[in-house]
Amino acid sequence: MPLMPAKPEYPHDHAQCSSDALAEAQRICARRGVRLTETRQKVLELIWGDHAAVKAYDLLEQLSGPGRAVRPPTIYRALDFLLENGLIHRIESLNAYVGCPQPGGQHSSQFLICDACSIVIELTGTDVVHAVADEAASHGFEITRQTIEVHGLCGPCAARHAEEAPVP
Amino acid sequence: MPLMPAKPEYPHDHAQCSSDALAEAQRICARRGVRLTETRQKVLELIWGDHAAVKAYDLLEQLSGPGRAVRPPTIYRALDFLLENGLIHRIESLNAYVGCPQPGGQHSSQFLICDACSIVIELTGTDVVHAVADEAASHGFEITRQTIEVHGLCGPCAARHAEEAPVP
DNA sequence: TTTTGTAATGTTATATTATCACACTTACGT
DNA sequence: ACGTAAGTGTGATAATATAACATTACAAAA
Ligand SMILES: [Zn+2]
Ligand SMILES: [Zn+2]
Ligand SMILES: [Zn+2]
Ligand SMILES: [Zn+2]
Repeated sequence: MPLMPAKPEYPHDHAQCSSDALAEAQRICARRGVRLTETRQKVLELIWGDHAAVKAYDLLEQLSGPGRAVRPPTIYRALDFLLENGLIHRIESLNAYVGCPQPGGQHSSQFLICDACSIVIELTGTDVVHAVADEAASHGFEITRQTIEVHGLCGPCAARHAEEAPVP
Repeated sequence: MPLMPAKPEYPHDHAQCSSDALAEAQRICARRGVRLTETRQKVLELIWGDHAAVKAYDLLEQLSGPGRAVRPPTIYRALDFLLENGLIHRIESLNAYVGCPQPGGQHSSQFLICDACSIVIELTGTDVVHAVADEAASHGFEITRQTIEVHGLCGPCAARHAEEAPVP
């Protein structure tokens, strides 16, 4: 049976979660002297719609309206801005974008990605980063950027699957 | 100064390296009862042209000739076959494909990618994998697939850069 | 306040990466 | 030889992303 698509299950006050992220983004932009313009803020809000990664062209549709046809460069510029300022991450294995829950801080870029409900969980532990750094060092390699994307089933989805296909 | 593009520096007998990979691919396909057809083998050879990741449309050009216009599905089918049988890997952060030096064996999918010379080094260590597994387990996450792509400068390129921009 | 330079956005077109659908051919067991 | 499944050819199109250039909005300087 293929994975059943579902909405990310992540019991929390997401309205709060989202508005915190927006407020933090405003603080960070103010501190850095960069402008969180209306388009940029709108894109960030849409990305924070839930904890799944969002595709650029979905943002395009959502941002376009009856009287307003938004074009790709608008979206990609906003995404570039948000990426440069550490407010979002790009998930390479999905060609999609997700909000960063710790903007301004460390950006180790490690993600757990549920292929059933699409939730993206950003990890903050240092063990993986250290292991990678050690491996790289042993090859004389100087790291500038890491992409660690782990696909599978999140806790709730794994449980649901075990339930639907029990091993007797 | 931006990165100076260069050819991967990796002193070894690549003709041997490449032909070993091809021979191993043939063994694996025979053992698995799948067919390494001419197109598939040609694509694999092109991918093994060096140790950089190759783009699908570059393969398309290389495979096309005066009298032969190869279309995208041809390439993507061959790539799909090679991916399914563990003979190549896809580098998500580059939208490109690279030969697997240990086909048939473990596929932890950890890569060091030099942004100067484009060489892709596949890691085989287990420390990173274990660290990732631990992190995932602590979130109740069931892993199906990992993407670990580390960008930076390989040893030779890092040395060259240090030389060109010395710190006095 | 007006000027003026830069950042941001709008607009058109195009590049890059990938898949679909359907016809046709080839390989292979019977 | 025949039937079937796998593989390939072909044309169209989807999905993702950028280039190039015109226009507008903003804010600091004059
Ligand atoms: Zn939330
Ligand atoms: Zn899930
Ligand atoms: Zn080699
Ligand atoms: Zn290099």
